[in-house]
Amino acid sequence: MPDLASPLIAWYRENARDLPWRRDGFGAWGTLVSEFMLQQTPVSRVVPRLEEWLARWPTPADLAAAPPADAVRLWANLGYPRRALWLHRAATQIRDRHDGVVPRDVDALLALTGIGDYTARAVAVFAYGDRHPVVDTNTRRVLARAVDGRSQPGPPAKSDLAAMAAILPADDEDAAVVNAAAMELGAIVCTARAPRCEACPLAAVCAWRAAGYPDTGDDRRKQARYEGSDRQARGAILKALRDAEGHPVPADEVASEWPDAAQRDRAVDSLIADGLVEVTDGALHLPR
DNA sequence: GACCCGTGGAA
DNA sequence: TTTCCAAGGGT
Repeated sequence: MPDLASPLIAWYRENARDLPWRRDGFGAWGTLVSEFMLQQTPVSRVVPRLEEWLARWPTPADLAAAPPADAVRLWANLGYPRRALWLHRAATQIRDRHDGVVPRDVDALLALTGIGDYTARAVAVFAYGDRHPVVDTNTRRVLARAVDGRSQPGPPAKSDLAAMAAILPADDEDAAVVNAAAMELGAIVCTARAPRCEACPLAAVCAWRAAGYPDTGDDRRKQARYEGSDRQARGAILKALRDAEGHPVPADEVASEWPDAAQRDRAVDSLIADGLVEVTDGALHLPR
């Protein structure tokens, strides 16, 4: 296999975006919060919320001491509000199990609510400098093209970690840069649509380019339609609760947020099951 | 492994 | 207007 690490490192030194979590001394807690927010949400929308969040809760213990409702409210429109709840739970677990210090061990990180293969290794690598493969959607696309000669990656698989590990250099710091560089390249050059191959540091060694950019198909699962979905109903109801700023919302007012009664009931039930909504005296509110 | 979970910008 | 896509993870 050609050397991908060297061109990635050189390219990253010159082209990496200046992002908050890349500042010196950003800290493991900041890294953890940023990674939660970046799960399926674009960088541009995360940056302002992240600054706000860390100003209010500078440590895991600070967040753990706040009611979950505050976390859900400050999450605002970042999407997938369960992540706000999970981040609050993770902060509580960090306080209770790890003396308030974000763990460094991957297995300890994986044991926290809302942290999976990607986030656990991202924290261990970017916050602590350890050597692990970090694989996100950008990295999977870069590897699918440069190594496998495919136009799009397949569905996420356990083998993704081994594929990334195979291109990591031995040195810890270099490995961390290669992890970050693969993600960055996928984000700004080797993009899903209209990749900028003329600006790619891997062009000379890219298997997909060498093969003449074949369309190898796309076997990823398509995202379900959002308009009219249960997700949209949940979103509308939860937005109303966030906007109520702590005041419980009576059931009849919730009804006006989503007219379809059956779908509304289903949405409320699922929000309660997720712990995002509680009911007191017939009125809905965020978890206290 | 399949399916579920928000939101908004870009093409 | 519709579709695609975004530093994933839990069940």
